[in-house]
Amino acid sequence: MDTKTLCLGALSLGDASGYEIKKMFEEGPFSHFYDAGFGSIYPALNSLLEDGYVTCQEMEQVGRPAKKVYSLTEAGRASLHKQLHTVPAKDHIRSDMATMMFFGHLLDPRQKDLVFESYIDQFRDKLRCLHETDVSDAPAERQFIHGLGVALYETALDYLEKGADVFLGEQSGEPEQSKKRAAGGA
Amino acid sequence: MDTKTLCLGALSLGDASGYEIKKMFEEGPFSHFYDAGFGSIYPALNSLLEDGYVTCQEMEQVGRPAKKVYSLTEAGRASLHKQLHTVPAKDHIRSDMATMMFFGHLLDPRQKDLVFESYIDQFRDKLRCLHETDVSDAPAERQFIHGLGVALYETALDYLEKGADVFLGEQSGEPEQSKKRAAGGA
DNA sequence: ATAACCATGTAAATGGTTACATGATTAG
DNA sequence: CTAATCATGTAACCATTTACATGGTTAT
Repeated sequence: MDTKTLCLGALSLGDASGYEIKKMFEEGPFSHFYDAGFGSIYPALNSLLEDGYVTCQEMEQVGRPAKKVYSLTEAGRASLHKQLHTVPAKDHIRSDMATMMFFGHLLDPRQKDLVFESYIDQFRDKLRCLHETDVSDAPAERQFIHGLGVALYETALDYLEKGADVFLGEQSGEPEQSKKRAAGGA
Repeated sequence: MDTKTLCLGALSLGDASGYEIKKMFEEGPFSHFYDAGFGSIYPALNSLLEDGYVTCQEMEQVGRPAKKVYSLTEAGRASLHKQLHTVPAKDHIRSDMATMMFFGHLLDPRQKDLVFESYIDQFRDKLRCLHETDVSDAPAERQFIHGLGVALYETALDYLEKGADVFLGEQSGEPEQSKKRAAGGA
């Protein structure tokens, strides 16, 4: 599934601008299973407009730039429906941090610590975003997928936090880093 | 991190052919945090050869096609080391199945069931691959990342299996599908 | 017979990221 | 004064996927 289809999906939740859709990918309801940046969202939206799958209304705002609010058309809704009924591809995952940690024995202590902290921070951030997303009014299916994201991130965070000493091997190098780790977060 | 760097990483575990590297991504030690197909691995290997980061030896085999076995050079090892000491990018995730399930209220019962089953199958497969990968001789860091994958997949599988009724909403439609679900797997 | 596995590769097409370009407002 | 947030967009570049091309062996 490409960014175009995902934009259609985002708009099925309500009218939105490209900027707002970006936030749905970054910290909203899609954040744990899809990502997209401006460079793919804006072109996708313009292409969708040409296809007749969305309409666009320019909204002037006081004290900030005008925004383009997109709405799904019937054709757009039909296209989304069609895409949702294809054979799903396998998940794609790419993690630099897991890769670096996999080769942890090749890392110097500073990098090892930095990567480990970044990974924890990432999961903490993602978990915070999911907790800030209100799903109480959403259909059961959407709540279910939200719950999966929460379960996954909680597992990852827990695993990393409890295994810090195993992974870092009780480095004596930089006591300041250890302090930061003990102090941070929840 | 691109496929070239990951190939360097794969070769740091021992000499291998493109075909063998593919299997490391698909069902081996990298399977839960990276993926790559033939179309990116073979060109990457040839590019690495031009760069002088790997050497190649053609090995004739009885009863099967000759294979090209690649080995890391010192320059390759240095390049890997350098890549491992950059600032890691955030994780990238793309899940068609989660997306479809997120829009589960728009799916007809057959598709809803199919996607759900596919998702469970995917996690079961991945978990099986991880269990079949022997890490007993690997460095602690590699074992740690392996354990994270296991923990994550177990959580996902458990969440899906226990929530089947919540997600599928006790459809009465196709009793055969329910039987399959109850019978399958571990 | 047929499918799956072994084994490598290329060319075209797709799709996404990065960098650039612009510019007002608000909070620190 | 600086950084962040709001807001949109394009062009060049990069990487990956897909489809094609080939061909022997082994298991069902």
